[in-house]
Amino acid sequence: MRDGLSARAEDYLRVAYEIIERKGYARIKDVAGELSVQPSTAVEMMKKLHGNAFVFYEKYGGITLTPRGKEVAEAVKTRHDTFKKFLEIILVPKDIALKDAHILEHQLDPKTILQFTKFVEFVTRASATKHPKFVERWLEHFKRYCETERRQRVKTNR
Amino acid sequence: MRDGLSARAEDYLRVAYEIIERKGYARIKDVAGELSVQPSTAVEMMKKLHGNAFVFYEKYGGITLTPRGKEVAEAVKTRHDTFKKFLEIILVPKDIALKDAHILEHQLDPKTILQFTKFVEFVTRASATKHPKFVERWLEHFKRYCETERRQRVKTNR
DNA sequence: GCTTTTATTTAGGGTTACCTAATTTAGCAA
DNA sequence: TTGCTAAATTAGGTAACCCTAAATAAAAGC
Repeated sequence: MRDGLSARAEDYLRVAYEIIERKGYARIKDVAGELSVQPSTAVEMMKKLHGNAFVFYEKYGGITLTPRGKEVAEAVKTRHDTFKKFLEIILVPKDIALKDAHILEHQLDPKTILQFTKFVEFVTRASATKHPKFVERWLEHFKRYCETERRQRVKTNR
Repeated sequence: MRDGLSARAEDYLRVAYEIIERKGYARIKDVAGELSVQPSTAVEMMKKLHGNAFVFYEKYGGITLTPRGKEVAEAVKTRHDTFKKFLEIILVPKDIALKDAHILEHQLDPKTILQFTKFVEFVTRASATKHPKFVERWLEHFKRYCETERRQRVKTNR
C-alpha cells in the first residue's frame, strides 16, 4: 500500500480507529474481537503499528492513534465508505455490502478507486441536486431489471 | 473460495486455462511468466492443483486441465471478464482495468458478484437492444462529469 | 551422438498472518 | 492486602506463497 502498510495492517488500523471514535481508546480484545482474531495476533500487529508510528501502544495499555495513524485510518475509512455506498447503489444487500466493502478497499489502483468514487459522487450528487429525474429513472430501470430478470444467470462459481 | 481453492490458486488455474486456450497446453515457464513468479513457485502450485485434481501435470510435462479444473477456470474467467467490463464502464483506463479485475475477482460474496454482473448486463443489453438512447445519455453524463470535475478530490490514500 | 542451452525441479529459506498453551499483569472485591 | 479473574503477553508452531541456488532433465545445434 502507498502508506507502507499491508492490507491486513490497514484493517487493524481502521478497526482501531472505529473503536476509538466510539470510546476514546481501544483495547487488544476489542480489536481482536472486531476482526475475529485471537488477542495474541492483535498484540503482534499492534506492536508493528506502534513500531511504524501509526499507534500509541504500551504493554497492557490502551491503544490510541498517532496523528499519522489517524490520517491514514480516515483515508482508509473514506475508501471503505465509498465502496459500501457503491455496493448499495448496485443493490447488494446492506449486510453483504458492509462485509464486501472491507474486501474491496484493498489493493486497487488509485485510478480505479478514483472512478469508483466518481461514480458514487455522480449518482449521489446528480440525484440530490442536478438531474434527479434522470438518475432516478436510471436506478429505477436497473432495479426493475434486477427484479424481473428470470433468465438463467451466468455461473459465478461462488 | 467455494471451490476449495485459495484466491492465488484460482489465479494459477485461470492463467493456465488462458494459455491452454491459446496453444493447447501450458508449460511451467508460461504460467510463471504470466504471473511474474519464479518457475519454482509455479511448480509448487501446479503440484497442489494436480493433487486437488484440477490439472494434469507430470514432472517435466505439459500442463492441461481436468474437466473439473476447466469448469472452475471458466467460472473464474467469467467473473474476471465481468469485472473488467465493469471497470471500463466506470471509465477506468484499460490497462488498469485489466490489472484490477484480477484483484476484484476474489473473495467477494456471490451476491455481490451477482450485482456486478447484473449491472454490466444491464448497461450492455440496454445499450445494445432496448433503450440505447437512455443508457448512452447516462454514460455521456457520467463521462462529462468525470472530465469536467475540477474540485478537490477526496483523499484515496493511494 | 555429444554438447550446450534452456527448462524444470529440489532443497533450504524468508515473510506474513494466523493459532494454542502457558505465563504474567492489572483491576477489583472481600 | 490478598487473592481471583479477565486481559494481555510470550513462546513456539503452522500454512500459504514467495525466493535463490544448485542439481537434473529435456531439447536443440552441430
